Amino acid sequence: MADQAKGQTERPQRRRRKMQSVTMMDVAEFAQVSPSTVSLYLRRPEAVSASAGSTIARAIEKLNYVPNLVAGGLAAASSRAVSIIVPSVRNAFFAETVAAMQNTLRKEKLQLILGHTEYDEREEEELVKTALSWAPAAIVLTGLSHSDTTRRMLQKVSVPVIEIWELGGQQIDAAIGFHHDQVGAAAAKHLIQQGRRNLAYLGARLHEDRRAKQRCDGFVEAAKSAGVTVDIVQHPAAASAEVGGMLLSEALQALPQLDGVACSNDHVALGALFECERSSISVPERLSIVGFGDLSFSAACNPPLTTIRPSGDLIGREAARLIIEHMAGKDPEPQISIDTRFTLLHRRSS
Amino acid sequence: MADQAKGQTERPQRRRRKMQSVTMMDVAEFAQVSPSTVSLYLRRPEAVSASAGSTIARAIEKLNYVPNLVAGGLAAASSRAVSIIVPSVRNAFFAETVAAMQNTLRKEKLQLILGHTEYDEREEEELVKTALSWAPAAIVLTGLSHSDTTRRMLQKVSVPVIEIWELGGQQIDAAIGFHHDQVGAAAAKHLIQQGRRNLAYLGARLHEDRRAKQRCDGFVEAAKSAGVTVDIVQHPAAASAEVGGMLLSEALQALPQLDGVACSNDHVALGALFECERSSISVPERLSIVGFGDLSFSAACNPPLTTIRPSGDLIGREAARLIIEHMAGKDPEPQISIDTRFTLLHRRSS
DNA sequence: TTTGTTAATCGTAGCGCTATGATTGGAAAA
DNA sequence: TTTTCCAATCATAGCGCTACGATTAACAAA
Repeated sequence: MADQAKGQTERPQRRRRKMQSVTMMDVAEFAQVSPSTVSLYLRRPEAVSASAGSTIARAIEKLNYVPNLVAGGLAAASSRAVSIIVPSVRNAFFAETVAAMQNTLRKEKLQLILGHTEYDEREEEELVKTALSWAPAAIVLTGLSHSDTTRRMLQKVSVPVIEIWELGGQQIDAAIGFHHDQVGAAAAKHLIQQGRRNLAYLGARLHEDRRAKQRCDGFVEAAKSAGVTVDIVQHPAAASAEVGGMLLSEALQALPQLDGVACSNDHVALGALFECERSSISVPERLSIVGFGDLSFSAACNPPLTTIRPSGDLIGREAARLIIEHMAGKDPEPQISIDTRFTLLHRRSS
Repeated sequence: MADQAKGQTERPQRRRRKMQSVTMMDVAEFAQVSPSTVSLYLRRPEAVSASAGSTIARAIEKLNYVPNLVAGGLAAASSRAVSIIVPSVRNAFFAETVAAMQNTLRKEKLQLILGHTEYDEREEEELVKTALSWAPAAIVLTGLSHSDTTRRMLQKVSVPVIEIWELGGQQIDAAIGFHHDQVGAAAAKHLIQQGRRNLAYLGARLHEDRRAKQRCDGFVEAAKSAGVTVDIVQHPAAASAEVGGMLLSEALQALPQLDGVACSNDHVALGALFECERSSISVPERLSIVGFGDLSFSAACNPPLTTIRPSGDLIGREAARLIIEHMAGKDPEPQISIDTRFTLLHRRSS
C-alpha cells in the first residue's frame, strides 16, 4: 500500500472477471515447469519426459485443473468443437447419426455443436455463419442442397466440410451417405418381385424433403422401366402415421387395383398399416407395404413391416472418423464420397 | 484462399496462423470508429448513436465480417453456448426438448453444445467437466440424480444450472419438469375410472431409467390405495414395441384377469396393442391400454392410444427462457422449480 | 461565464492458452 | 578434446475480443 503512493497516480488497477480460478500457469508453477511444457504435455504427452509428465499430472490432479477450451481454441485458431447442422433432431434418422457421431467424437474430447434448419435453407445459412464463428474443427451438414451463399462461405473456409445423408449431387468436400433414388428403386423392385403390378408411392412433404423426393423418383422410375403401373399420392405435411393413413385411403380410392405401396418412411407405413386394419384390407395378401427407416416399432408391427434400413449410425461414425483423421494430420482425399448403402429388410408386410 | 493480399512488411519474427481474415479491427477502421464502439454496437446496438450504428452496419456488410465467438467468449469469461446433457437424443422426449431449446435460443444467437450420457452417471460427470471448460452461459442436465462429483462441480461453479424432466428431488439450482409419480397415478386413476380393477404396469429398463421407475411407483401406489389389484411386469431392455409385446403376453399369462395396463411409454403401448391384435384381445373392451409420451404415431393407432403427454417442448422453452433472462441480468430466484405438468389424452384404447 | 450532467465514444489491458523459435544440457561423433 | 546433434524445455508474442475506466461532446443549470 504505502510503497505504491508515489506522488503521481500509478496505472489504475483493472480488474476483470476471471473465468476460472486455477489456470495452466498455476499448474506450471506448482509443477516447477514452464506453462509451455504443461501445454505440451496436455496436447502431446509423449513429447515431454516421463518425469516431467508425471509431475505435471500430479499437479493437475492436486489443483483440480480444468483446461479452458475457449482460450485454447482462440490461441490455436481452431476449437475442439464440431458443428453439425441437421434439419431436425426430432427426426429419428438424424438423431441416430448425431448420437453415433457424439459417441465417436467423445473419445477424442470433441464437442458437438448442434443446429436445426427445420428444412429452411435460409436458416441453414445463418447456422453455418454462426458455426464458422466458433472456428470448429469441422462442419457437418445434411444433404447436398444449400444456398449459394452457404456454399460460397464453406468453400472459402479451411475447415473440413462433410455433407451427410445424401450422395449423387454436387458436393462441397466430403460426402457420406447413400443414393436415395436407389432406395426407391429397391422398394419398387422388391414389390414387383412379390408379384405386384399396381404400385403407388405414399409421399410426405416431397416439396421440402429433397431426399424423400429422390426416393419417390427412384421408385417411380424403376416401376416404369419395369412396365408396371405406378402413381404418386402425396401430402405436404411432415411424414406421420396420420398422414400415412390418409394417403393410403386416398390411394385406394383413386386406384382400386392398388396392390403395393412404398412409403416416405416407416411412420407413413405404420399409418398405412393401421388404415388397412380399419378397412379390413389384408396385408400382404391384398396389399404389400414397404417402408423406409426401420424405426424402432417396425419389426414389432402386425404384420412386421418390410422396410429399408439406412445406416444412420454408420454415417455418423464415418463422419467422426474423417474428422478425427483430419485432426491427426491425415490429409483426406478431396471430394471423397462414402457410400454407406442401405438394406432391404423383407418382413411380412410384403 | 488467400483473398487478403495486404502489402505487409516482412516480419521474420513470429507468424501465427490467423483464424479469420477480417476482424473487428478491420470493421472499426473501415467505419472510422474505435473497435470498442463496434463491439458495443454488436452487443448493445441501442447504446451507440444511430449514425454510428448504420456506418458500422454498412462496414460489416461490406467487409462480410463474422464475429469470432471464441475470442468473445474468452474476453467475456462466458461463451454464447449452452451445454445440454441428455441421456440420448435418440429418445424422442429429449429430442423434442433439445429442438425446442434450440429454437428459442437461436433467436438470441446462443449455440447448443450437446452431450449424451447414455444413462451413465460416470459419463455425465465427464461431460459436465468438458462442458465447464467451455465456459457456457448455462448448463442443462437431465434429471435430479447425479454423481457426488458432478453435484460438487456444479455447485462450485457460477454458471446457471438447470435440471430438466424431473421434479420432486434435491435440485442443484433451477429445475423444470414434472412429477413422474403423478403421471403414474394419473394413469392408474384413469383406468380405475374406466372400471378396470386388475391392473399391471408394463415397465422397460426400470433399473436404469429413474423417471420410468417413478411413473411405475406412482401407478402402483395409486392403484393400491384405491384397493385395486396391481402388478408390475418388466424387462431390462430399453422401451420398444418389441418389449411391449413380450411384456403384455407375459402379463396376460401371469394375470388372466388383467383388464388394464399402463406402459413405460408409447412404444411399449404400441407393442402391447399389436400383441392384442395378434391374440385377438379386443381393446378397450377386454383390456385398456394407457401409454406415455403421445408419440407421433399414438393418435393414429388402431384404436388410437390413450396416453399421457408430457410437455417436452415446454420444458425446452422454459429452460431457454430462464437462460435468456439470466443473461439479460435478471437474477432468477434460486432453487426455482417450474412444473410443466402433463395431460392425459383419453382416446379409444381405454 | 463556470459547473454539472449525461450520452457517446475511445484506449487498452487482459482473458488463458498455443505455436513459434530459442535455448539448454548431455550424449554421440569427430 | 572439441564439435555436433537432438531431445527436452522455455520465453513470449499474439489469437480477437470485451469490459473497464477515461475522455469527449453536447447541452442544461447555476
